[in-house]
Amino acid sequence: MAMGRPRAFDVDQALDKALIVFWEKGYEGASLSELTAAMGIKPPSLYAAFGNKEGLFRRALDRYEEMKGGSMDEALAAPTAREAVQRLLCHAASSQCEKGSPHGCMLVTAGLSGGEESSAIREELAQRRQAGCAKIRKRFERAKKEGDLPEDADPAALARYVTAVMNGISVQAAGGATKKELQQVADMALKALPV
Amino acid sequence: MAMGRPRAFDVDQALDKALIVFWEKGYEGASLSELTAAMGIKPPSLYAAFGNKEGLFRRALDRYEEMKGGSMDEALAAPTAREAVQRLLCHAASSQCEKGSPHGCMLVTAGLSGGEESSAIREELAQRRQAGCAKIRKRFERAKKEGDLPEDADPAALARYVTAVMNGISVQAAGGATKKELQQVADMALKALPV
DNA sequence: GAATTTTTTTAGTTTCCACTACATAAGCAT
DNA sequence: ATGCTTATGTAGTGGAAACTAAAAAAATTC
Repeated sequence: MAMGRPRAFDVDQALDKALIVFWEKGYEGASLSELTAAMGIKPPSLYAAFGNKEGLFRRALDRYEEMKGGSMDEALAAPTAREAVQRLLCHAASSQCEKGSPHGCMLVTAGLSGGEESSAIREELAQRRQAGCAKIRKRFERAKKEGDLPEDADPAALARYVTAVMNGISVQAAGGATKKELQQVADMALKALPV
Repeated sequence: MAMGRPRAFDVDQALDKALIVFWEKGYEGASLSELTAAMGIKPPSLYAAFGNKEGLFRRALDRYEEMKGGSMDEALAAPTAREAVQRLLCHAASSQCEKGSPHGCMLVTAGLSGGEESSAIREELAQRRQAGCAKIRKRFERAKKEGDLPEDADPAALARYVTAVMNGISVQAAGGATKKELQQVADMALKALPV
């Protein structure tokens, strides 16, 4: 069988470029001409490889979580729940306002509102934020079993609280807050834990 | 002098309609045809009255804060800082996921990211969020003077923390969280206060 | 009633959007 | 080399975006 002309660009490399644009401008704010320009390819190549804008965005999201998910697992692997949360929040505070990459978590900034035609994307983002929250909840459940948290602690409520603080940090980072300011938020937030 | 044909629609009423659309879809996500349809007017009337989409949005924002600012001042008027924060967070949790109006605070959801042409709007939103934070900080400063907060408390850091939690509540509300869940976040957040 | 001023209506404008038809190019198998 | 298959570049598609020119309509003042 004939194999066809090989692809002239690297898919992952192109996704990384697209990711930056989506992260910076959001799903609706990123135009196809910006995307193709950043990726160094023409529209037909993009559509052949990713289907459409929505498909490209989902692939970029996968790439984003591949990149960021690791450090979350790492933080949650801390010996105690308190230390896990501390690492989580500190990492959020510092990573979300770094020079060289857009500020704020992409799962928050890329699509909180928009037209009807992008509602599926907002659903997807909300679902992925929820998945992050569930991971934290599981860590609290484990902590409870290990006696690391009091008997009356509510893992789900704790996880939602931590998630809310992280989401809030994203909003403030997107609005131009400094790393020091976000660090203070993280420190304050820690004091609410029942340990 | 001749007075000209009188306006056939009520400006404030039209602004309220536009506000709902902007709140629901965000600045970029709200199209002029949706806006004019909701307002019950034609584009030329809109442009004559508000200049352009950006001007309309700013006026709608004013209207939004006129509406929401009152309950914030009311919450901050509570006798103690702790009670003020409690009212603030509880009100956020309940008001931001009410049936009949879009979920989440408009200052957060209407524009966290987008194209270059709407950067002024994002600046404006960030500035107004900042103004809210400053109001809270002032309340903490007063509390410190009144001995309501310990000597070593940092009003600015506390205010940023409370603001972050409120912003986080907005993100979760926009993502479909229930009132009960947000209430739990508010309760948790309160425990971080040094009183 | 005529002149003046401002709003409204109609019917567009330009520009950019996501997306694609089509011809060409580049690899493989025979 | 000749097919065969898939990717690429050129050049566009229809449609929706924000916005507006021009005429008709509704009020005032003289």
